Amino acid sequence: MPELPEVETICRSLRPHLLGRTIRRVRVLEPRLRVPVDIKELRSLAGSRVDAITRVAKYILFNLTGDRVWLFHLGMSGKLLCVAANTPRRKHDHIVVELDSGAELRYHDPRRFGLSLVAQKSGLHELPQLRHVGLDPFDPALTGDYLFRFMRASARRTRDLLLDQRIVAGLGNIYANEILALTAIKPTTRAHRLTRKQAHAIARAIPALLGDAIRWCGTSFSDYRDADDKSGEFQNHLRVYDRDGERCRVCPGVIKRVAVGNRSVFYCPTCQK
DNA sequence: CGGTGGACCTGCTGGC
DNA sequence: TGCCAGCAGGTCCACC
Repeated sequence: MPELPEVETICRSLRPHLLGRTIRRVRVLEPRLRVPVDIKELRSLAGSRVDAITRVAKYILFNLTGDRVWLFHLGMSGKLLCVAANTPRRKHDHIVVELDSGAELRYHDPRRFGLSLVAQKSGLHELPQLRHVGLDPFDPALTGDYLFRFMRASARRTRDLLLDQRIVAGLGNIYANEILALTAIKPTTRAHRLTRKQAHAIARAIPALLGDAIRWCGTSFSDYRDADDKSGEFQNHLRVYDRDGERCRVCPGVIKRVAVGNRSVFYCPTCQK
């Protein structure tokens, strides 16, 4: 579900509820996530205080007192919701965190593709999940030259290269398609066919587009919500994603959808070559 | 080695 | 109305 703008929005909405709060109790109702949850380890977080909430790629990190970090990845359908303790539990609420404020944080995830684990702060970047993460989209080191080095060495379709978290960490299918619409590149063009100039255009488009998406609090189709259960608005500003059959926003063309791999690409056949 | 396709899950939608 | 196929924002792994 969530790509970087949604994860960033969720982090921002969590902070007012969690910063400075102490965890009273952690209850694991369903440990079978993508990686089985270590129930004992989560329970042992009782008594810890949340000192900071940060984001690495699409991972959400709670920095706790002591040397520990509580890490979440939301997969396709995960949500972190802050609710009053008397809010009825729902199906697929897998982890419940009781806070000293009286409120609760709940991890909800119908498809259970998400991840929740505890790490030592010092060993964070040795985690298998974080060891190979590429540049953050807002890192100034993300330049056209940086991208071009990967592109010229790869015969993959450009959309797939943008989804590779080892190169740029944070894009998913929506924003990969949108970036290619913004730069007038067809998503199925093989990466090594692109020019250095196009690589520079993509490098500029990535932070620009994601910045916009964050300002609109992310993209909500059906189920993405922030910690206050609020929807994003960026779905109203998408150029191509989920708009097949509709008019291109810049030319008279009609947006096309094609299954590539197991996921759809969307593009304007007139604008994107 | 790089690239592709399937697996992991549940829920929703659209076509018949 | 009901059923079933297909699809969904992510990641990982087996296979060629």
